[in-house]
Amino acid sequence: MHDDHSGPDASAVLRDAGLRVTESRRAVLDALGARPHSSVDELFPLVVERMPGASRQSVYNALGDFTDAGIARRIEPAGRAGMYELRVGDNHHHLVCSRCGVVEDVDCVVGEAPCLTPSHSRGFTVASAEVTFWGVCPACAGAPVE
Amino acid sequence: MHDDHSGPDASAVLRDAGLRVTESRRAVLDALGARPHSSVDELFPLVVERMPGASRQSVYNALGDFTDAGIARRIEPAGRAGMYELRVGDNHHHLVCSRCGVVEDVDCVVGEAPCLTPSHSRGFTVASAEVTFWGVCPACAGAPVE
DNA sequence: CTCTTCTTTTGATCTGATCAAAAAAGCGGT
DNA sequence: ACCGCTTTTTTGATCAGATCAAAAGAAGAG
Repeated sequence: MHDDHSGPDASAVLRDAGLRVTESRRAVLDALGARPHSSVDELFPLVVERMPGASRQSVYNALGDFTDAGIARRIEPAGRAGMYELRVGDNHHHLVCSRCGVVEDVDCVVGEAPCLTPSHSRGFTVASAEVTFWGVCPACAGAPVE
Repeated sequence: MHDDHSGPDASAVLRDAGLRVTESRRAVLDALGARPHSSVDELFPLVVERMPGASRQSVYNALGDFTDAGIARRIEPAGRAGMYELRVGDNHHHLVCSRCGVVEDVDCVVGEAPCLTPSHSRGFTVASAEVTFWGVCPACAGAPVE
């Protein structure tokens, strides 16, 4: 049939996360599964395509709820709108194209997970480390300078 | 003596950077020197104190010009307003308190400068790596949970 | 001192995001 | 299958941070 894991799958994910299963949330979850690293503006059209009456606010709501429930992660590269992804739990990082803004996952920097020694520094109790690599993606590197 | 390099010093920095020396820029530069990791909202009152007629826009202008000229660096922790600092050139990173927002510099993560192997990844030409540590500062750790 | 160029001011505008109240829908209990 | 409580969604206002643009003002080369 199709390989997007729509349908009952999304419902299960929501239920397991303790969230009520609504068509709106299922639509957002599926859209995000299909297009990781998307912003509200990118997701909204996909949601509307499937749910003509949907509001942009409902996408904000769903993404906020997903993040709070731990089934989505929000990233916010400097100067960019917030983006979301469903890959949570593994502490991966991101590679952002400074021209077109496309984002790719980077598994980890120096081999293993504790690549960035989140320990004590300057008296801070460090909880997490966020790494963003800035560069130029292959497509932009090949394209003429705008 | 004093360690804020106000006065003629700021003028020299501006001139050397190829920027016209104006009272507004000198005020912003001195304010930023006195309070690194400040946002426009934090810097503006300091600038106004010395230059009663100053506009907030002039602070945005100056900081943008400093950044373009390479004498300041802008950082933007997720969900925070943009902040500026005069330490440029050394690729240092930041430690941000997730409660109060205070920022501290972190010299480098894994010992030496190329701590984050900015090389090729997924076809990207990586230009820089930005690391943000999130944690709780000593002051907030000691304070009651709000 | 004059003239050109760059800055500053002023005020509008923009994006991304949040807040709040009323209407609508989910779902547990019966 | 229905009821009723609770959560969600919608709608529309509001906010923060930042940017844009035109007119007025200052810097500095000659």
